[in-house]
Amino acid sequence: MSAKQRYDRRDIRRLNAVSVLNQLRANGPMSRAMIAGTLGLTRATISNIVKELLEVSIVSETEYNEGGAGRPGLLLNLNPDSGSIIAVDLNLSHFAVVLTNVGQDTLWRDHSPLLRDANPEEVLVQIVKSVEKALDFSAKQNLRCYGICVAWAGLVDRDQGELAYGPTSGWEDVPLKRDWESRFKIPVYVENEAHAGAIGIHHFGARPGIRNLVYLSLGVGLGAGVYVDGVLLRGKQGFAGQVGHTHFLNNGVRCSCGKQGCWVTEIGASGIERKLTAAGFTFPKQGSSGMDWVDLISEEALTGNPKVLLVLREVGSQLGVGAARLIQTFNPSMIVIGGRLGRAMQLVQPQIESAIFSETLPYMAEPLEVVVSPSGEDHIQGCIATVFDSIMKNPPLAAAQEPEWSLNLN
Amino acid sequence: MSAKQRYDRRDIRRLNAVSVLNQLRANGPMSRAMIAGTLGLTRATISNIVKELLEVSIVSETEYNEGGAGRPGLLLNLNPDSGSIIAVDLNLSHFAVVLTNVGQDTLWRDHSPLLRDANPEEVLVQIVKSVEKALDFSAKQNLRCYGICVAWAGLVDRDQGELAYGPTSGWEDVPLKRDWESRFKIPVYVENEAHAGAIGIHHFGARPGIRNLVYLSLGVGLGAGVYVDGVLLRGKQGFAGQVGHTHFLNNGVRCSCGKQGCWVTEIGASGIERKLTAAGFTFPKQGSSGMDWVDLISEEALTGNPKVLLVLREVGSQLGVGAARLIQTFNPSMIVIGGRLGRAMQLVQPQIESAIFSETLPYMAEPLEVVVSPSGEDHIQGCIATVFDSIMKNPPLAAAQEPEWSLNLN
DNA sequence: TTTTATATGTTTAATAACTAAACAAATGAT
DNA sequence: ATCATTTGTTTAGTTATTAAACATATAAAA
Repeated sequence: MSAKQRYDRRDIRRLNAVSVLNQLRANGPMSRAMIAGTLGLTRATISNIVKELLEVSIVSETEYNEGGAGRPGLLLNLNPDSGSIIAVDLNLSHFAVVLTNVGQDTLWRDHSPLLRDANPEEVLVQIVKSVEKALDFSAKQNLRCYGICVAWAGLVDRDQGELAYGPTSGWEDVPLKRDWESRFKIPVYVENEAHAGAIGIHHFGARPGIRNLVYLSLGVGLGAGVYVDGVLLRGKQGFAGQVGHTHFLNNGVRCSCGKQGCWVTEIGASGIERKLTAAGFTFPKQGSSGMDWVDLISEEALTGNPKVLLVLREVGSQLGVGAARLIQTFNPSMIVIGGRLGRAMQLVQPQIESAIFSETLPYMAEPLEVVVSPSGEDHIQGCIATVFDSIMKNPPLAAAQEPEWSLNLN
Repeated sequence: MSAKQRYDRRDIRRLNAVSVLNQLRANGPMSRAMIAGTLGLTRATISNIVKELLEVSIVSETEYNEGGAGRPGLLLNLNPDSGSIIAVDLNLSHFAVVLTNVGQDTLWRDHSPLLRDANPEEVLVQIVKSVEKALDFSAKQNLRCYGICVAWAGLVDRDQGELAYGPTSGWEDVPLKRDWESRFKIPVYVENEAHAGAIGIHHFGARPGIRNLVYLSLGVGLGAGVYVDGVLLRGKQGFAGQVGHTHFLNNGVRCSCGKQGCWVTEIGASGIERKLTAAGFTFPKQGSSGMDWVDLISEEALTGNPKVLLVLREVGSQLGVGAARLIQTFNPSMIVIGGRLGRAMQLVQPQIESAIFSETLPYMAEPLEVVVSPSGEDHIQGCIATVFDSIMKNPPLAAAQEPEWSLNLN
């Protein structure tokens, strides 16, 4: 909850160990002497820290640094096989479970479309089975699983570890963290999907560590994940970034949340579907292709059908107008359009950008990068990063750790 | 810029010293033993830390703690007279300069209305003279001045210490920090006025230390200062919270920033003036009362003139609709309406609240407090807090300080 | 009044994480 | 073969902490 208030010798070691890990993450394999040089600590100190990190096998010695004069240094790196991570992406139309090692190599994956009116309990039972399979796989590889992170659409209560309310799905008070932690005996993290996407871009995107970033997750729902000065914005209850359900259009369509003219009812999956139908476009039946219905929209769009393109251009423009508000509010250096419909927005990037630039103060738009994420896996990436960060911020050193596995992220 | 990477014994002392100061700030006078108890450090350690803090006279011993059993403790407190702070509030219609001691007692003040088309250079010359008087006063009291903080309307570049652009005033690239630091030889901080207001409420408001807070500064301009998880949102260039110039009304009035239908053109001082004029209300001439023209609006409103009240109700409602967007975006536990027109908004709090509640998801509005700041001095308070914080975060301990007076805030 | 209990603040010895400097080891250059 | 250079380890010294003992000051109990 509150900030640490009390510091002793052991905290120095912990803080410096984290700095060493961050160096290795950022600057690839390094010798002890190189780390000492960049951090301004002595080689003796780094040797001691590294000894501890080697003992818990979070770091490994790789090879000798050939070439230069003098004794070649023994290079160190984060040990990709020190353990595994499970990431779960869960939204109204689809779920995915991914197992990786700490080196972010995918070891195993599972995914499946969901029916439009699926109920929470059944879906979760299905996912638990999938997670169990992932854990089995991890165990067979002799990998300790560091944690599970679930990206979820809606108002996610991270502390309680539950979905408080899905304004689009209608789900209410669905618990997860406590059940899973007592079942699997490892830390479980729960994140809003847009927050997860932002975390993913922040860690693995084109410019890792970018300090001011707005990530828009466009799919069935519409949410924002925002990094401000290097920190992810969460808010009092963790519900920050619920921009999908902000007023966008006077006398607009009634939204699933009860209000009228929400941004998401115009540009979310249902809105696009509605606009396409109005334009005379007819959809193939769901299930005919094994794809979920949100993916279907993306696929149709990317075929280049002119009717679809016309609709998407309007959507791009409306996306830009809303994005401009976020830019004025957050003054980011990058805005990323992601989510399961993000890919389709690549087609209308000009419309998005022109709407953004006409609606922002010139001083703020000037240094702004507008990026459409090509990956489609940002949420999963964010989950991996969340668990990875929990290790980096609180490495399993010898003494004076936090009790058991109840690690603290911030 | 970047986070600290290297830690040694001296850093522990510094971190613990900061914790001691924070305890004293939050929980009034305390004995060494009480501090040791709450922080979980030993009395011996606290004694050593306090010895250092007494040496630089940032802490003082006050009286004995009478009453309980056992040897009475010698109470300690932040020494209100360890030095002084200068706060400057500067906006289009008015400036104020305030000198306080570290105990936040006002020692001296100066203020003056500004003409509507004042030019930056002349205004700054006037203010520099005022600051010089404040410094003289401080010197006569034998108070070392810890720093000056200026709250400024517009896009304030805190690192460069200049006003990059005032969308309402039209001022561009007005430098300040460097000039003043070389002139006065003490640290100079520059803040956006809404940011300063948020800092003021965060430190001295009804619930000090509240971690998620949206502060709206309503005056000639309209900006937001936002605390997210205890951190003030600044953004890439420090321009975050420029919500005044976000699109609010289709086919609205042309704004001074060049765009159309900005939020501030509806509810800012000029907007209210326009609406009042349209309602057939005529203003007294400026200067007739010594009040500036923004204060005049506030005064007229508070007289209860029914024409004015009708206009204000519409403004309150429009304020609420915009505020709702910020609430969805930031999920704060409190929203504060402040600035030089904030006071007048007390009259229409019901309109503000009903607009907010009809435009937010129930889960987010539930625990929300809507407060209209009665003070009118939030910006000044924030400046005081900014300098105060720079002392608390980097107290002038014996060894290993940052060089000279170039203190670092974060 | 004297004794006992309790709490405060200081002193002392031990511990741990750092630094500085010396040293052993491995390579390239002369 | 020797020297210069760089790496990683070892050793002694420093310092901010802890734990425990001690001196001090008050209230409560005998």
